[in-house]
Amino acid sequence: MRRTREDWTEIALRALAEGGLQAVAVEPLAARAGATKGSVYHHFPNRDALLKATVERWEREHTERVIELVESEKTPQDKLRTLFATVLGRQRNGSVEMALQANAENEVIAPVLKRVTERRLGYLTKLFEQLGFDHEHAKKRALIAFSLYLGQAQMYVTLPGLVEPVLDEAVQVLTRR
Amino acid sequence: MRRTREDWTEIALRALAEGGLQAVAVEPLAARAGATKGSVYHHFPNRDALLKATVERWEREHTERVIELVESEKTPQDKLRTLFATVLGRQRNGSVEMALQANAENEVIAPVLKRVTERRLGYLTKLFEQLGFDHEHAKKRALIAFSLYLGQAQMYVTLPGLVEPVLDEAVQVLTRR
DNA sequence: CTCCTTCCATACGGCACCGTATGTTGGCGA
DNA sequence: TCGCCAACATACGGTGCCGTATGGAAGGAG
Repeated sequence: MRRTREDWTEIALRALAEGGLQAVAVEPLAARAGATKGSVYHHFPNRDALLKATVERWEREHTERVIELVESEKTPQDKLRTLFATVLGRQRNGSVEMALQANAENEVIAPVLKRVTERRLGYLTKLFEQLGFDHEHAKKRALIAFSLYLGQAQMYVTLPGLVEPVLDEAVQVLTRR
Repeated sequence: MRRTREDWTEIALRALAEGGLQAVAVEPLAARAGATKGSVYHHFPNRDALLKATVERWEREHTERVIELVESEKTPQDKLRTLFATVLGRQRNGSVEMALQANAENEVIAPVLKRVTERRLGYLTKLFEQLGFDHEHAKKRALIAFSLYLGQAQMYVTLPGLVEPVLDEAVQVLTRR
């Protein structure tokens, strides 16, 4: 079977979601794909290059897309709620995110995470401005909201089943002036 | 130089803070201590046993102690603020915490993290009850507060310098009814 | 059909870490 | 002072992963 660069990043993305950064290893990936690492090393110079392509693909596919989805809601409150509800759905989406957060100091992952985070914070700030906050307060609320999201996502891992019932209360707390 | 079991967990704790879970490896640890792994394997049957002793030591030393410190404050608001300010100080304390959170699914770490989290959530719930919330709402607030803490701690890693100025606002938002 | 490039398999050496087996030492009890 | 045992050091084999070297197959261009 012939494989492309995108096939490998797709496989790596799945591995990243299921097994974390450690699972993005050339030989296990190849075995999983029914190939050998000869193929991987043909498309990528080394493991870091594969990882870089993988996380950058994730960045392209799962950052703007979420914002677009959220923007389909009408009120800022609904947008905020949809934002939380969406990204906290514990599919591949959130798993990849957590894998990246868990390895935030990795030199390949760090710049991607920085860009994505800043993009999100910018969007959240705009949302809170639409809710009537001045710029300074909106920025703080955005930071609080994003931190809350990160924490919730983390708790899905350690103590699942405790997060969902708190969603409405969280949005309420965040939007109150 | 003679070494005890506690010497090794001390060294492992430092390694955990500075290099994450990966750094808690027998041979590097021994080299770092100016010894060989013969010593480590004399005190522990294997790497997981060392890790277990290490995280359980952290659990003993850094869970109750924080609560005790926080309890020295007078008002629940001050307690909450001190709690955030303390645990978010990015010394060894927070680094170990993040290393554990980043490896929450590790079979040695998971149970410790679960116990610590439940203990903290319980304490936070009590705090919010003291603030006048009924039990159900206090539980939700506790969850929100703890998630916020986790997220803030994570952001110290990815985008430091953005967290501190938001502390007061966060406490304010959390305690408002 | 042939040639050439792309794609991949095989085989190899290397590194880092785990765990075991066994030798060595230094201090303490009798 | 002798012997013993805890506390190591040393040496070894094993595993999983990285990266390289090289040969072979498959498919389009001519």
